[in-house]
Amino acid sequence: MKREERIQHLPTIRRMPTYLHHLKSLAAEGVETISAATLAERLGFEPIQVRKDLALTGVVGKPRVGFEVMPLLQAIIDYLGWRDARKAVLVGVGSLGSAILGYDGFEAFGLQIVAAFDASADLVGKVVHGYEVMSTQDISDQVMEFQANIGVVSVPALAAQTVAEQLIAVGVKGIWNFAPVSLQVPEGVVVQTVDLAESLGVLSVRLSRVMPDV
Amino acid sequence: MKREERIQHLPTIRRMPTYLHHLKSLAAEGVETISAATLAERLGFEPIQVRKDLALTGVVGKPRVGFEVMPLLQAIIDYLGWRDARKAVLVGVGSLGSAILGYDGFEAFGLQIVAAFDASADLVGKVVHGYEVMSTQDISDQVMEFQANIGVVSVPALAAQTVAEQLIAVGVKGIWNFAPVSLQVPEGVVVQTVDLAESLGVLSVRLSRVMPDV
DNA sequence: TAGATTGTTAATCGATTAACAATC
DNA sequence: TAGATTGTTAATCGATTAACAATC
Repeated sequence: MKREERIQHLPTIRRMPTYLHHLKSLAAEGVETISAATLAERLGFEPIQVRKDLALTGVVGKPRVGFEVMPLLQAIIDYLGWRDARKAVLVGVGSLGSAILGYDGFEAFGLQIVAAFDASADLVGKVVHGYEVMSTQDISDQVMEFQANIGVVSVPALAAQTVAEQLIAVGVKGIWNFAPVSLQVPEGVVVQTVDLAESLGVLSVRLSRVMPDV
Repeated sequence: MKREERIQHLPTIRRMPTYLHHLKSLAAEGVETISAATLAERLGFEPIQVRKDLALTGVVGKPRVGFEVMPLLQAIIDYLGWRDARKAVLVGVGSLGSAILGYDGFEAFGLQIVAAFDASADLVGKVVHGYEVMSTQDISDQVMEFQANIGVVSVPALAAQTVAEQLIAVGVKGIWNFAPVSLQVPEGVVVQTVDLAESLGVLSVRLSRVMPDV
């Protein structure tokens, strides 16, 4: 298997949405500038880390003043590639898929879900959170029509690899995977898995440090 | 704010559930031993990384043979603290909460959801995926009764902090947070947030390296 | 035995943190 | 101006990778 290309600044990328979130609150409050130190304190980071992270956006602050909230906010959106939401199709309208369709905040995170599919004849034709569920057989047409380049996979584990292959075959370049499997994809396709087991593992280990008795 | 204690070997902890998953497959196939090299190839890791990771479990392999699957599998379960599932209560039976309740594989990941709560009078009393939804007002009694020490928070962002405080007040030590907010908690309480924005940020940046044109 | 695979010790790499000169 | 906050350069730290002796 070809080694995955190592991605630079991954920890920083992970923190960016947090900065963005806080900056949006500040903007909503009408705050115009903020120092790295203040931002750090609010988010529980180190000031120097905030300065280093923000430096990657290319925005420069003013000594004694800090950073202008709006330009910084915009720069982070650009850094993350969230200015224009990418079109995505969702496959698997079970309870999880339905929950994803029901969350309408993804456009702010660069994701616009344009269509939803399911293999179950019972679901096809039903409307879920405003999306008319289509048959997985129609994926090809719809992906082409919408020029979608992301696939959200919320099918059961056993079906995920097949669904991923279907999506890739019609040109999807990124897969946001909620199925608890590691998908095998060709080079040039990116898989990002939301791994609940990983999250629970970290929670569990951290918890055993806090309460070693249990 | 008190600085979060730095957790050692976090990358390894994150990979452990992946090893575990694969070892379970192997065990199911009746495979008795596996070498670090083979495991690495299957998972897309480096062999030396696998050896280093597995060393942390305390299990030792045999030269020319590899590791015994079953003891290794058990050692990882122990390492993650997943041998005895911790009791958890879930708050917020919206579409996401309902999806979580519907997934019955969490016990294998150290989490046993024993009760579900919602603030909505419409939901209280209904049965969702086998759980009778209780009023959030009853959280205290139930947490005490079940001796739950984890709270799963799947309420809207605005309610999450309040719910977290309620849970902590009745003795919950770990919070698995699905709300898109950073929860403020006292020392001695662990929050693990499933941050979809973070995941989308990483997907987006990786994607823009693969398809820079869009 | 021969040699494949381990665990250990050392080297490299990247991220975090520290120190401080530059600057508004 | 004085001094708070920036960005840069260097030091530290931890994770990954490499090299290789130990061993079954």
